[in-house]
Amino acid sequence: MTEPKTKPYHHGDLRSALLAAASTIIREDGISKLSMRRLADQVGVSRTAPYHHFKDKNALLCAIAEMGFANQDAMIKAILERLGPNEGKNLFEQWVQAYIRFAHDNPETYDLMYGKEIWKLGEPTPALRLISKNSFHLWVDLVEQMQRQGVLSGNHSALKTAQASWASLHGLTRLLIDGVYVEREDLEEIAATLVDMLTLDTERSTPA
Amino acid sequence: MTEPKTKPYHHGDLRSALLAAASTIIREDGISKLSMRRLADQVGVSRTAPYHHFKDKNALLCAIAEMGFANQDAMIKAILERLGPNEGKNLFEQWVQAYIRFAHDNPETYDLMYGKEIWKLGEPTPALRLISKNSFHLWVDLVEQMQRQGVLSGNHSALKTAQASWASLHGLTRLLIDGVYVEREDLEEIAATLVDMLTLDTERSTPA
DNA sequence: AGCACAAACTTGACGCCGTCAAGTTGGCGG
DNA sequence: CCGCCAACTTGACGGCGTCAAGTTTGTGCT
Repeated sequence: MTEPKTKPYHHGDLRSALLAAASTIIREDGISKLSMRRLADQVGVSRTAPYHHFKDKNALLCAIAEMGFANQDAMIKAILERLGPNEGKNLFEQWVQAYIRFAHDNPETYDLMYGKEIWKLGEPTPALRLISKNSFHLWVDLVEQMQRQGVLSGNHSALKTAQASWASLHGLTRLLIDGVYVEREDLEEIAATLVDMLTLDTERSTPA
Repeated sequence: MTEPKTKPYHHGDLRSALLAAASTIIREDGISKLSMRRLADQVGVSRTAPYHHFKDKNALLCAIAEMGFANQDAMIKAILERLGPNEGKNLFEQWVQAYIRFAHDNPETYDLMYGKEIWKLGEPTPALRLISKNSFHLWVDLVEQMQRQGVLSGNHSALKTAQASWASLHGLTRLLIDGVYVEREDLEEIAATLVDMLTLDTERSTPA
């Protein structure tokens, strides 16, 4: 996605440099502080130079979100490989934990990936649509597997179950990154509660 | 909150007029189209006049969010009264449905109430903090009641259970208003799935 | 009644923003 | 060696939030 396929003329792969600088700005100061002008300035080009590599700001944001999905998917795949395919509820817990950690470590990227900036106010690029869809299907597959293992209820289709459970997790995540209510320290506990509520009780019951 | 306690001098309760105009703009064009200048223009005053009634844009947004909480609370209280206090799972379903409808009918207000604009980027006013906290406690009370009725698990504290379940609902709601994934038509079905997953199976549950 | 005071409001300005239009530079294929 | 065209620059426009300084106008005190 970011290969220097057509060699640069004046700058030296400005496109990559822009994406890198944008990531840094986003990480350090947040999306709200990312402007095309500041970005260009950071990289050392004039304010409209970026427009030769991205149609507009929305396209730039989509490209960053794409990278976010790629990273998130890689992270999840790493977890799956480490755990193996048959770990049941433990898999779910690990996944939730990893998901929240990703959002915690990359809050602004997460916001871009799943927020209204692109999806409602802007227009997701076809490439972004595709990778986000594929990313979600990873989750659907996992849910299907957990349903087969009796970790999640089979009362509803894998798709609906995946949508509902992912929405839950997303809600928790958003509370964290939006700064609403939830304290960081409470979060893991709430996540654990959520997992408990979503998964089927096998034989365990903790007296309260 | 919007009483004309100090009679207007030049305009005629500009504060109220601003809030009303802001609500209209938000409803018709979205928060992203709401600017202090446009707002002033709409009401027919100069661009800085609003600053005599709101410290800055953040304060204006907080005031709108406050009104949103008041409306939402009123809506919920209406449901509670119509159903009576002992309706069990039906109460939960009604509540979820009403919650989503509120968000669907007032997506931009919802975003303001629970989004990062105020909570992360801005600074919630003390009044907003208070009303949002009270609003959430309404939910905690309801959860406690549902736990007593065996609709929700009592394995975790009412607070944690309320946080987890509300986060789930919030996640679903956000997907709707942020334009991510979910189709409007699927939403009710997903909501039903979510309620199913969160509540205890009826046959198995008695107030323990 | 007259007047000082303060609240409400206006105009001007600053430094940001996204992006369009028109010009300039410079590497590469012919 | 030259023309083409992509990469890049400068200038401009209309928008934004908000600060500073000035003007209008209702109110309370004497």
